[in-house]
Amino acid sequence: MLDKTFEPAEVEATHDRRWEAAGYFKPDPDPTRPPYCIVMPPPNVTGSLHMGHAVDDTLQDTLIRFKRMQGHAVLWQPGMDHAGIATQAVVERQIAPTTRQELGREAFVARIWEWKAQSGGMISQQLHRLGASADWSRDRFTLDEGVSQAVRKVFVQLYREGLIYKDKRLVNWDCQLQTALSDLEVDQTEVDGHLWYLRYPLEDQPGRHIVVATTRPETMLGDSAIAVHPEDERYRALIGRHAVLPLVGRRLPIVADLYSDPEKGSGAVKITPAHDFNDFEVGRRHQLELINILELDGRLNEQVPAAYRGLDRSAARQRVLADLEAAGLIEKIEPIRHVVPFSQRSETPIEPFLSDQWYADAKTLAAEAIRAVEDGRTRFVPRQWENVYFEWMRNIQPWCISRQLWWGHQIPAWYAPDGKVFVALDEAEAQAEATRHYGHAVPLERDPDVLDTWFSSGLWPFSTLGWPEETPELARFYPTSVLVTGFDIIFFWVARMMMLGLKFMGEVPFRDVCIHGLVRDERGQKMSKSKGNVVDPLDLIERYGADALRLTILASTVQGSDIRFGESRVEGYRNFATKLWNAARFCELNGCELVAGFAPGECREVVNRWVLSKLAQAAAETEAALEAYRFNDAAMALYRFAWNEFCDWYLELAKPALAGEDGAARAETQATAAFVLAQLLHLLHPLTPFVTEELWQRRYDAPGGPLIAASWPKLERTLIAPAAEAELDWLIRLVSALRGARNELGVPPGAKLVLQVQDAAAATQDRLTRHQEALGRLARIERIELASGAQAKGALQVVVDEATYLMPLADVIDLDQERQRLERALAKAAAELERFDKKLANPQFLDRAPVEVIEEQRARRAEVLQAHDKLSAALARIAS
RNA sequence: GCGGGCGUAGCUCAGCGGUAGAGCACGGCGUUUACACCGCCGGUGUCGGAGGUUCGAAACCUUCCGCCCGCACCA
Repeated sequence: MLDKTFEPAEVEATHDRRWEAAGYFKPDPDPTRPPYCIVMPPPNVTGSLHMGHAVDDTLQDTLIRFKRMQGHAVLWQPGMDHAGIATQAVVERQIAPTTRQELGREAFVARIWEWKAQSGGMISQQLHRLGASADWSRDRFTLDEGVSQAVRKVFVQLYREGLIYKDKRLVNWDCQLQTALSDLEVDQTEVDGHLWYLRYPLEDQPGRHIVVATTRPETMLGDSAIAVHPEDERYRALIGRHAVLPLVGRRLPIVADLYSDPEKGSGAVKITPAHDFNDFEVGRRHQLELINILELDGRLNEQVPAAYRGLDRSAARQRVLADLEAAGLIEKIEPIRHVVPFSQRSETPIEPFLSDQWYADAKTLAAEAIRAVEDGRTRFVPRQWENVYFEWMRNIQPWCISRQLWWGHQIPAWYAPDGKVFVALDEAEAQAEATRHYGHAVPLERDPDVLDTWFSSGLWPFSTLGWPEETPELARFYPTSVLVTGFDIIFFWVARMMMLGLKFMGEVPFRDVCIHGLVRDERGQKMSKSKGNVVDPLDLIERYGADALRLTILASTVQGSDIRFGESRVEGYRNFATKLWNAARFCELNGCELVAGFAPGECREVVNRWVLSKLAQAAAETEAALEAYRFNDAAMALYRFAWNEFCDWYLELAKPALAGEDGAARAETQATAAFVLAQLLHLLHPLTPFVTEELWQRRYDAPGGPLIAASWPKLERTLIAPAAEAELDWLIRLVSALRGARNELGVPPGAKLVLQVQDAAAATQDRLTRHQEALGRLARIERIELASGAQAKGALQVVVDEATYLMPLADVIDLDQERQRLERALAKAAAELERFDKKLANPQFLDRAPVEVIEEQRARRAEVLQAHDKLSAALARIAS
């Protein structure tokens, strides 16, 4: 027999192991099954499970289990990402104070692999705890040979087509990690700073100067011009003349350029083409000298006067300011709040830095990726994210794909001694090309840099399926069905997969992109370690069970908004699992077993027809919601059905039949209860796999195998039974009304009352007879009498539809209180009646509203009027 | 500056043209052969403000107010 409560910890691991061992996580090989595929956004290989993963993977697993039950051949492709910068940074910290340069590349990379071996893959184990039914046998890692081969092939082909090229441009340089970053890895952060107004003496005009303003005074050492607006009267006369750069002595031409904004600063702006993105463009327009003053680590190089060489950029700033001050060249200093770019990784300020890097021609690649969303080959859910995607894609910049790291895919480019580059799949091929080019062999040196991690992630939907091999999986599962991810990843990943998928597969990587929000804490704050408000999903799983966590996530996942996560909700859904468990326990205790050949459409008992009708509706709702990625609607539909309909009413109402003498009714009810519970377990399985599987196997001995492999319920629409619903709805209303009245009047809960019924229609009298037992038990009614005359002075009176129900209480009842209760009800009815009357008296309403609406309002008015009159009568009786 | 989102019960949020809802919290009561991780009962809302469209607006439009998030922007 089932225990009183469900203990998730005892069964979760077992089911997970059995499911996987039995091969249910692998796609069904049957070629007639339609394919369904999701590639899991690869988490960082050395990371651990956080709420973001829990959300993302719960949604995916729910879809995967749903589609699997629907009969698709399902592949959920898992994998992990090498997370270049993050992982390398972790290991660099581990070996400190030794630097990676001291260790050497080979030894350092070996250290990272060690770290990966040690901490890598932990997240896969943690995903198992969540119930993630991915095909773990196909687990991939971005640095696996197969995936790496795909990366090389893509690089080579794009290079040969001119879509990858090397260029000397300004990049976002992280001085601490000493690598270039893409625009996306830079955070623009508002900080308090200063605006220094500097005087640059004018050449040949002793005592005169031009004032420029800057927030980064140290960069003046790299200035090569001053720009003014061509129409700025203040400076017009100076155009074409020169100033002298203080501390350095360089001549700076004063040029006219529209970039200069007369409103900003002094209106004249210093131009440092090698250290500012805008200045770079100005420099290009005026053929200005590019003076790089920084070393890779942010210290000043030999391009600056000796006094500043070797100083760190912040020390250099102080020194420059002090020297300018001493020379009387600082006009004024204004405090300013401005935006400074910071590296997401090292959290240090980014320096625009001139260097040779590899770029992908994102603009060209983006064209097709934009079109694919425009014409609906790929669809975002919710739709509004398409605008974000378009906005970014249409303004896309060249994508800097090289990183000065050692952990990642080394760029397949080799240099000859004269600097000529040979891009090839491997060294032998490069060598052959070089030999062909020079007519003899030359020593080649490989480019030391690696590729941006997102470059390999961008290939994920096809590289994991075996590309460039033409594998059966690739043929079967590409394009994948849906990508599920957070909106913060649209640019990083979705965009890149779209570009590269279309380019190399000629087809979009996924049909749908399901975008969900970020997890926040109860107060709406982003979860972060520094705020100390992180919730650990594993901790929640341990305390409440994976099902409870999953249901909480699903019920909170509303399209288009963030998820505020409160622990009390997890507790609530843990309670739901227990409730379900106990419903199953009740069924067990009452001999509700599945009956082979049970035909739900042939049930005769109204209660059974009612619950089947509700079940069919809940199933339809759930299915529609899951198909549309409305996870919260699916969760709520099932929660409501299971708790408020199945448990609260059906099981209560089924009790007499289950314990009764009528063998046929009992058998039908037992079979129905078992059937409904079994169907409910099926419907819930994608959401809460563990408790449903456990109950399925414990209770039904798993006919036909485990629930994970069962078929999704197909319930006939003919099960929807309006007459049964009307009857039971009436019963529920009556019981609730009787309970409410008793409670309000403080009738002792145990007191059994007589129910006198007045004005009941024949149909109602029938119903009363049919549900006599239920009324007795649920509303504590001793017996029902059909009464005609008004005889109830000390009686409670309740109006439901056309009938009035009186419960004589003799002297127990407080007449005054009862009068007040009835008056409140009457007032409410009167107010409602007035609203309807007003509406129905409005000629315009009658003229313009649809007939159905008018009819509906009339019908409702009639109902309210009836209630109103009955309540008046009840009051009159009590007063007499 | 450009774009997007959100303001509904004490809290977290559904609802998005035709009777204002759920969960949690709160209060009262616990009788009913599954469940106290439970049952029953209960209250509260100028649906952010103001206009407009409509027979009818929480919902659609305009505008304002208040929060939030992207993107752009180191003079």
